[in-house]
Amino acid sequence: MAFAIMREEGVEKVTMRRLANELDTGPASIYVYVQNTAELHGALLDELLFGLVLPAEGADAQWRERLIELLESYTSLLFRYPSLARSVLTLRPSGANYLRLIETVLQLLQVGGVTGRRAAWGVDLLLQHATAMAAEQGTRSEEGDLDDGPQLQVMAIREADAEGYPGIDQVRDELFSGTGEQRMRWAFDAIIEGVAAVEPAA
Amino acid sequence: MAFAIMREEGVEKVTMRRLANELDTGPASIYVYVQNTAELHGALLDELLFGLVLPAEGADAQWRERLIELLESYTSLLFRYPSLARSVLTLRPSGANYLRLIETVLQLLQVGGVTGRRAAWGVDLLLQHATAMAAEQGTRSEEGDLDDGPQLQVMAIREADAEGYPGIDQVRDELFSGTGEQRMRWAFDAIIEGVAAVEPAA
DNA sequence: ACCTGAACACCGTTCAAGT
DNA sequence: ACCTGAACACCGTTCAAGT
Repeated sequence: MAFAIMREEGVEKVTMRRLANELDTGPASIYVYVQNTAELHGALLDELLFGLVLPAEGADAQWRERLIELLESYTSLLFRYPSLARSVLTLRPSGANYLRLIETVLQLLQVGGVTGRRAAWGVDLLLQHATAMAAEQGTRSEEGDLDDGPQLQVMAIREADAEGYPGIDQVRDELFSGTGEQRMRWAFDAIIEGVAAVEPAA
Repeated sequence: MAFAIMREEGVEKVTMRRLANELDTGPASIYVYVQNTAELHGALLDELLFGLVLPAEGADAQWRERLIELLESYTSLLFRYPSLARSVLTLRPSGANYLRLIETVLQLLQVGGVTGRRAAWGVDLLLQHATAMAAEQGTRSEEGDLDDGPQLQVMAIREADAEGYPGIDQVRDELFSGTGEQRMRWAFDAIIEGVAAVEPAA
């Protein structure tokens, strides 16, 4: 039921009240099954993750490519549900399918020689970045790109004068360069690089 | 007015209706000054950023330390207003003070020899991470840490069996190790490392 | 014991009408 | 021209009361 609404109208419509209505009862009844809205969203995420394609086995040398692909799949899955991404960001999901995702990321990191604390803290960082990107980017396309007028930030940056903002001036065009996909790929690549390279201080 | 509410009761209370009420008028009146809630939050962020302490000038060799400090200041400023952080994540702020923050981060990166596309895309990645962390971590302390019961995710990970989840098993304790501050520092360090090292594909 | 109607305390946004 | 009362269309959560 919840999934039908989610598919057809987006997660943002899966509210306690809406769900209750669909089930011909009052909102109080939903509270018999979940504690609060966060828990409801957690359940929806895990259902969605059931459809996440985990990377096929492959040569160990390609761990990094496979990891990036996995993170991209996860991100694009959340992209379709920006408001779910926004709740997931503050959720610490605990469902079986999310656990599987953590496990797979960890295994790929370990194959790549990233172990111990760097791997443990790295999973967190990578999954958090994926979620944040979906929460961020997703909303922008959800709302109309047209009626906002040309994005205010873009305008402000384009107009920042070279004397007051020399740093911006030097990379002005690069700030808006690349497709979303290129930037996403690079971001994952850079984070993985850093996670692999930087040993946390003891 | 808005800032008084923000200081005393949190940004989440600075709603169109609440603000209107405080000004002894109806909610419609606020729409004369801002287009929507997102714009209202954008204005609040910029006001807050006015108080952000930019790093003092220093030896070029310390650019990295100074960058991390700046990002930590920004994060802890947002930490105090988790729900603002959540809107900022989907906001692309455009206020003067936010522009100043972008400029400062860019300058520090450039001092460190990170230029062009890596610097441009790097600012985005670093500021987005700061915001996401505040949005994420902040909420957890906003709600009671006690009544949720012990965090569900922590429980699920502690109980993941070693056969089904060998990756998790190998770093089980590290997944929860470190203080928030240590993990934040490491995350910024790792991202900066990656941003500096990974050249985007042409 | 299990479920829920109805209420409480809110939201954002719009628009016709008033000054 | 500028502002706003009142309405529309919603929210999450609780609790007394019903089956």
